[in-house]
Amino acid sequence: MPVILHDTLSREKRPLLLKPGREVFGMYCCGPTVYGPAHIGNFRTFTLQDVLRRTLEVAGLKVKHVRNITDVDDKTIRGAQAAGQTLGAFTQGWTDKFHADCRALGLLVPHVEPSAIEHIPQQVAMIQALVDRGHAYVAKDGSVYFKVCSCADYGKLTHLDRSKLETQAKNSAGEANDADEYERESASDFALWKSRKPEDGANFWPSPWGEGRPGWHIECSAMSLAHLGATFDLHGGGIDLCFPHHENEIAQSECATGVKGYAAHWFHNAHLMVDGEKMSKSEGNLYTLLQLEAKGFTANELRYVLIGGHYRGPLNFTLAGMEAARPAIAKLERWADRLLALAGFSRADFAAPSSHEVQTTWGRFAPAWDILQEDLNTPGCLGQIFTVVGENGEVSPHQAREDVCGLAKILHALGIVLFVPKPELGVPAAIADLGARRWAAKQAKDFAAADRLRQELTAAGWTMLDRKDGFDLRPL
RNA sequence: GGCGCGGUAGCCAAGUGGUAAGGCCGGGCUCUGCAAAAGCCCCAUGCGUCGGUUCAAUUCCGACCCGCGCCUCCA
Repeated sequence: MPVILHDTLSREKRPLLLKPGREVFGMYCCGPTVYGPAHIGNFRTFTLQDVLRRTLEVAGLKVKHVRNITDVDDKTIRGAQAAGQTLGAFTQGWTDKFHADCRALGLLVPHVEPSAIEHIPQQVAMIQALVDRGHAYVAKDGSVYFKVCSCADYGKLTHLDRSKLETQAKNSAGEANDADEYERESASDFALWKSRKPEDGANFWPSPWGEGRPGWHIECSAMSLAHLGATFDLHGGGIDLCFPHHENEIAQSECATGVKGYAAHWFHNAHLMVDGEKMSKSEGNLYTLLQLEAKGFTANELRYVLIGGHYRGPLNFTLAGMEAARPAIAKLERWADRLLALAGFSRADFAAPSSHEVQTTWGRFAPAWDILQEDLNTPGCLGQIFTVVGENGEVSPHQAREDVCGLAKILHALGIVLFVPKPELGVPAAIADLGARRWAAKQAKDFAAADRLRQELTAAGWTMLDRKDGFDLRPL
């Protein structure tokens, strides 16, 4: 059974299959603009793309995952200037921070992570092709614009009414949509190349039309062409990129190469909300991974939360939701430990299930896998996992081995990690001493003393958890 | 106005033409000197509102009410 996914362009659920004659599934994802810290909304998108890639790989497809870094645009240039840094130094700093977050979240490293600046020749070449083919024109100031009316099926992704394109000279706020692009022939035309302006500082490159810098949309067209070819299998991004970014990408790419069918499948995910509100800096409800970690949450827990809603619907992020992740993951760990013991496996075996003869089986997690493959239903998949976890009854060693293998694979597809080592908490000597004395009192059945010592521990902000053969001390 | 998405228990969130997965919280029980942990059990006659189709609708259709997104550089 292939992975089925909703496609924005056809508005249908369609199977993700290798094209005849091809061996690799090409997947292009719009990456971050590196001008500041990525927030958890950005990571909802990247995490879902990661789950899609993992799911395809578990399903047996060989995937080539390309995710770009946008390191030249208005925001990066402004940010670099405000920071008194070169554009390169500025974007490298934010790129490094982005990568650190990606690692923490367990995002698989893309096979190619192209940067826009490193692909300026390819962008210039594509713009030249568009000019040559009559799909773009050079304005008086040396900027180059894409001629939307030259593209017969412009708007097919978002199902625009072409007759109304011209009326979009104003945006929803009633403001003119012309920005600095006053040389355009039509309000719906968009910039491919922006002529050099004083505020760009040192950030300009030569071109047949004079010095300047690329427009926003062209980078993804050029980089996808360079690394995946004129047509490829899937293109992903946040729902907001649908228009104009992806619409323009299709127009540019198909007009420049003359080949239709730019991306066979469009994968868009809805946005993350925070406490039912749109997440935004002005609302003050914008979270980063670093901020959540400062509150004591882990990246693995954030990942659990981010896949807790279906990708096509908005997900309401709450701190309460973050708090629910830890006990839920702990429940999975306890269950996995029990099954591991029944199966005669260790936790190390769980991390590398492919080494077992049962690697092709899913055990009782076959339904969870089926649900995941059906339009990447991550919350449904999690629900099914817990349904199995909640089942009672005898489990044979053979069944346990199959279950363990199935669970390991499904969690690998989701990217949820069990048994993350927790940093050892340093227990102050005085607290450790109190604990030892209480344990001794308890062993001596001096319960009055034991209770008194427990109270002292509580007063000091610690709690003591008794086991059969010892005790743990934890801060309250 | 155009193109979309959503409204399901205290919170989060799946799903289905035949009367609602799961997680968290909460409650009960078992087990423990105490406490906790753990295990077990319970927790929506109802799925925004009003109509319609149907033997049967939360699920299909229509209208309406809310919330959200995009409509030229926001994942």
